[in-house]
Parts: sequence; C-alpha cells; structure tokens
Amino acid sequence: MDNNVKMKDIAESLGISVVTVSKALNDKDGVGDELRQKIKDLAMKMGYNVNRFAKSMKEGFSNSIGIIICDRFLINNDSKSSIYLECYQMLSTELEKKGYTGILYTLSENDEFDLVTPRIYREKVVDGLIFLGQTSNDYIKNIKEKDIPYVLFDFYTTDFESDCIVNDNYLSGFQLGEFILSKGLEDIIFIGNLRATLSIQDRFLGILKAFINKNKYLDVNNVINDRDEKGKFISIDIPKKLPQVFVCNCDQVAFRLIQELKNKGIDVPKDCGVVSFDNDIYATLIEPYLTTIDINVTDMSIETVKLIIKKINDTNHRTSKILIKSKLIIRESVL
Amino acid sequence: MDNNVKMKDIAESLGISVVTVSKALNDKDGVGDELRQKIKDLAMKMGYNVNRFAKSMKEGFSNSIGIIICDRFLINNDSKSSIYLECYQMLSTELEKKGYTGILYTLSENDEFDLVTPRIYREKVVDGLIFLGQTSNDYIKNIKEKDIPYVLFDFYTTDFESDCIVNDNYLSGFQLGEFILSKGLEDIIFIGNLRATLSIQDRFLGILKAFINKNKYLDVNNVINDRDEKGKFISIDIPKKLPQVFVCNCDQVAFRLIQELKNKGIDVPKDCGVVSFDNDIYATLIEPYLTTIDINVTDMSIETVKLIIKKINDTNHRTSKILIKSKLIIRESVL
DNA sequence: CTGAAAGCGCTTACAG
DNA sequence: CTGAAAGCGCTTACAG
Repeated sequence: MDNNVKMKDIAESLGISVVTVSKALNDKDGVGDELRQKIKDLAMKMGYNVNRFAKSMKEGFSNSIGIIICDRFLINNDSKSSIYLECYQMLSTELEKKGYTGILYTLSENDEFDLVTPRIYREKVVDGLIFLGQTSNDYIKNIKEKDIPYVLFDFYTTDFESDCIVNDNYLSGFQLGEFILSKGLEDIIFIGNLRATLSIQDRFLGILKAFINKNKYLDVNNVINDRDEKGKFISIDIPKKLPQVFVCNCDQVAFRLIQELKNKGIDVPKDCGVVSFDNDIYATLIEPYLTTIDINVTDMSIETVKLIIKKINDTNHRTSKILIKSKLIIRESVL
Repeated sequence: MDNNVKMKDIAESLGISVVTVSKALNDKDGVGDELRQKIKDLAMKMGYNVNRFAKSMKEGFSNSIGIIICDRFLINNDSKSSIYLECYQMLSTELEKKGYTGILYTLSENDEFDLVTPRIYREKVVDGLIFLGQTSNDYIKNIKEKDIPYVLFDFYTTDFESDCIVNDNYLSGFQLGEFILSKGLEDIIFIGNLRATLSIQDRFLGILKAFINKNKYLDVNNVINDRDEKGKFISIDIPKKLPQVFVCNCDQVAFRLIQELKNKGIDVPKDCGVVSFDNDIYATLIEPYLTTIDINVTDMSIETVKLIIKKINDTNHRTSKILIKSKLIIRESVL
C-alpha cells in the first residue's frame, strides 16, 4: 500500500550515506552537483516523499499554521459565517503555495473565555496562529503573552499592539462617499450601529471625510441601527422621508433593506439608491445588483501568510498593521 | 516562550524512567495506580503536552484527516461553495472530538485530471481522506487502487464501490411527495435537470414513488431544466399555465424561481406553491420562507468521521454506503 | 565533497 | 510493577 521509500533506501541503492541524500534533497551544501542530480532523479523515480514528522521533530517546525475561527461565527448562520470560511480557503491556498498547511480550528466560547490555548498549538501541530474574525481582546492578549506567533485577519486589538491585516475601511468609506457626491447626491442615511464594530465605525467616518473634503454637510445623527451593540440584527426602521441614498454597512444589510423597501412598494434605484460594502454573495442575490465596495480578500490573504511566516522565523519581528486597499464596484442600485 | 516540558522532565522530577511516564500518560498497562496518578498530576502541573511528531513518527499515524474539496466548487461562487465549507467545519468539529485534526485541501482541476495524490497524504501529514462533493470517478478510482483510506461525503461512485455517506435523497423526495399529496395537491412541476447529478435524479424519483404509492399520476415530462448537464445554471422557463406546486431540486433554485415569479407579479404561495430541498441559507433569504427538506449534515458528519477512523485502523473493513435520513420542514411557501 | 555519530521525543518489545 | 535498549526517519554539527 504505502510506498514507504525513505532516504535510507535511496542511499543504499546508490551505495552512499543517508547524510548525503538528505543534503542533496534539501539543496544544502556539501554534495557534488553530479551526485546531487543523480540522487534527485532516483528519489523522483522511487516516489520518495519526506516524512514530515521526522523532519518536523528535528527542525522543531511543523510547517503548519492554525487558522482560528470562533465558534459563534459558524454556528450562528445569521451573520457572515460563509465569508470567513471563504477567507479560510484563500489563506489555506496561499499557505500551500509556501509549503505550509493551513489547519482550521474552531474556538469554542468556553475556551475563548477561559483563555485555553488551542490544542493544535500546544501539541506543536502548528507553528503559529491566524485569527479570523474578532476574538476577545483578553484571549489575544493571552496568546501574545505566551509569545505565540499570531496575526489578526480583518480586525485589530485596541489596548495593545498586534500584527494584523485589515481592509482599509476608512478608505472604503471615503471611496463610497466620493462616488455618492460625484452623482450630485448628498442626502444620505447610514444603516449600521457605529458602536457595534470598529469596521462599521471606520466605514462611516470615511464617508464623513469625503463629505467634509467636498465641503458638504453630513449630520452625524443620520444613522439607523441595523443591529444591537452585541451585533445581533434588529429590524430596520425605514424613515417616512426617504433619503436620496441609503448607505448600508455591508451587503447583507443592503439585501435586507431592499427586501423591506420592496415590500413597501418603494423602488430601488428609482425612489432611492442603496450602496454598501463587501461585494460578497449578497451583492448579486437580489435586483438591483448592488453598487458596493470590493474587499480584496486575496491580497489580504497573501499579506497575512507572508506576515505569519515572517513572525515564525524572526522572533524579533516588529508588529505592524497592514491596510489593504478596497475598490468601488458600480452596478445598478444607484441612478 | 514554549513550555518545552517533555516526558524526560517529568521522569527526572520523579526519579523514574521515561518509559513509565509514557505508559502512565497513555493509559497503558505496567504502572501502579498510585504512581500513574502521581505522574498524571505532575504532567498537568508542569503543563505537559505530547509532541505529536515524535508520537506520530513512532506510531505511523498522524491523527489527521485530509478533507478534499475540488477547486471548482470554491472558485465558482455560483454554486454551493459555502455549503461545502460548512460541511468541512462540521467534519472538523467531529474529528476534533475524536482526537483527530481535519485539514482542508483544495484539489486543483489539473491535479484532479492528472490523478496527483494530495501532498498532505504523500508526506504522511494525514492518515486518510474525506472527499467533499463530487470528484471525478477516475480520481477516486486511483485513490482506491493506492489503498488510501477514504470516504465520500454526499456523493458516490458509479462503476466501482466506495465507502460513502449520503443524504437519502430518495427518501427526501418521498417525504416531499407525501406532503404535497397530503395537501390535496397533485399538479406539480419539478425544476431541475435529471441528468445533471445523481441526487437530483434520486430526489425526483422519490417524489414519483410517493405519487405511485397513492395511485396519483405524475408525468415524467413535467420537468423544467434549471441548469445544463455540466451543472451550469440556465434561466428557468416559467410556463404559461402555472402548476399548483413547483418542486425545486434545491433551495437556491427555489430562491431564484421565487424572484422570477415575483417579477412577473405572481404571488407565492397564493398563486402557486414552491417547495424544495436542503434547508440551507437560501431557505429563509426571501419571503415566503421555504417549505423544504432538511439535510442532516450533523449526522452525516458524525457517520463520516466514524467510518474514516474505522477504515484507517482496519484495512479489511468492508465498504458500505450509509444513507442519512432527512426531515420535512414546513414553512410558508405552500398553502 | 562525503560520511560516522549523536540526537530530536517518543513507544515498543523485552528483561528483570 | 518498573526500566534499559533499540529504533522511528530525519538533520545537524563535526571530522576526514
């Protein structure tokens, strides 16, 4: 069944030592070019594959990375579970390209609260951790104090520094603000709870920045909540007097809003426009298709992978926060 | 940083041998009860964790399982990418409960075509494979011929036997058929391409079985295609004369259909009913919420995990096909 | 350029 | 019940 060919087999076939085979296959110095090639050819022919365990035990690295997602994002389908899983898939692909294996680990609420280090790290199955989606400050702090290499994906910690990769939400808001103003529109309502997450906050402030820049007034109270401060969705209170444009903090909420508007016989984009953020599955699930901000998940994944590998290999690595640029996608939800 | 406590440390602290520590911690015979407890307590206190690599190298098992998803399911968002990722998450959770680690591996179209064995198996990173979603017969056959332990999740091979866990689609169709007839309805149209996948076929035949059973007539031509035979969605041709009920082969298609019907001013469920299969995210994304068949992904995951572990440990294991029961969920899409 | 020796942390016979 | 010895497959100094 398994073709259990090991270095020893190659060495014996060639009448040389295992050490030389190891060096040749790992492209290390100390082997003649000709012999090296001969070894590589034979290894290929015999179908040799390293035994990761032996290698890892010696080197101390597993070449695997744990990707941590909190249980609550996955169980509760309400929210953006699938987005995180898609991010995981992107990360996993990028890791594979660098010779690493990504391992998904779901952190239970209890373990998050009790600050339990993931088993996969304790048992050295992985060399470092990528946190996908808001995890409690306390938990991250504990990881940091244990000197475990980690990177935050799409969120950041507030009272201490962490390496993280986030979408430039402030820029995203600005892009959307500029677009709206370029259409000659300026009467808007923002849908989202500014105190629910940092990204909603940043998105709103980016819009405000665009308005200030063009010397247009935007009332900070022109906001309607779509969720409570814990993040649980609540019903959206559509105002009697419609704005020119509703700016939703994410596509999913825009999706919900448009359904509501349709039920009230309000036509989008004729009666009022709707724009949002994310460019995820919800953006093209209902008509009109949404004008929205595309989050560059691919670039975010590439940078995250680079960063975690750097951190694993260089314990003195300085922490940094890397912002990834977003892009406006114009579709049909605004005239 | 790492608390590199190893068996040797425990042994030295207690003035005993590593062998004894190993036995005690692995609950093997050959240690006195009292000593065993003392060892366990100290291990806990010192924060000991096995080194998986050393253990795996000796035992020959990694205690990890590869979960294989074809690239095309993930890239092409069209289809049910997120569903597979949710399945992955369920499987991963079940594996964790058994002390295994699930590792996602995306199989590229090229590798699938060239019959390349996943790197994670070749390098002994995983002990076996779970295939998530239709993978080519040739590829699976190759895996089987290499005696690699594997289980198919939610699909099966046709010209040779494979261990697999599938939703009982035939039963699902039957459940839906019985429900429709119990409402006194019998004029239905099935939406789906009967030659696209085996599950669509089985679902349709299950409905037919319910009709035959109750001595009701269902014309085998009462079918409208929603996709071509490769699985690519095409637009749905809504007939002039509406049936009493549209039976869609999955929630996503029901979602699309209802949007179409709404556009034409047709009211669901007043003008006609809609039912479907899956009970996934699409089931409650649009009003009316769908009456549909719930696929028991949890049970499917549990059985899959049991089966793959059994196969890894028992090379003589007989192949089997395990059907998981589905359940009717009644909501508002049929009067 | 090549290889003998030692060791990574653990487990499996086997001997006492 | 306890432990000395050997070995899993590999890599890292170090010697020739």
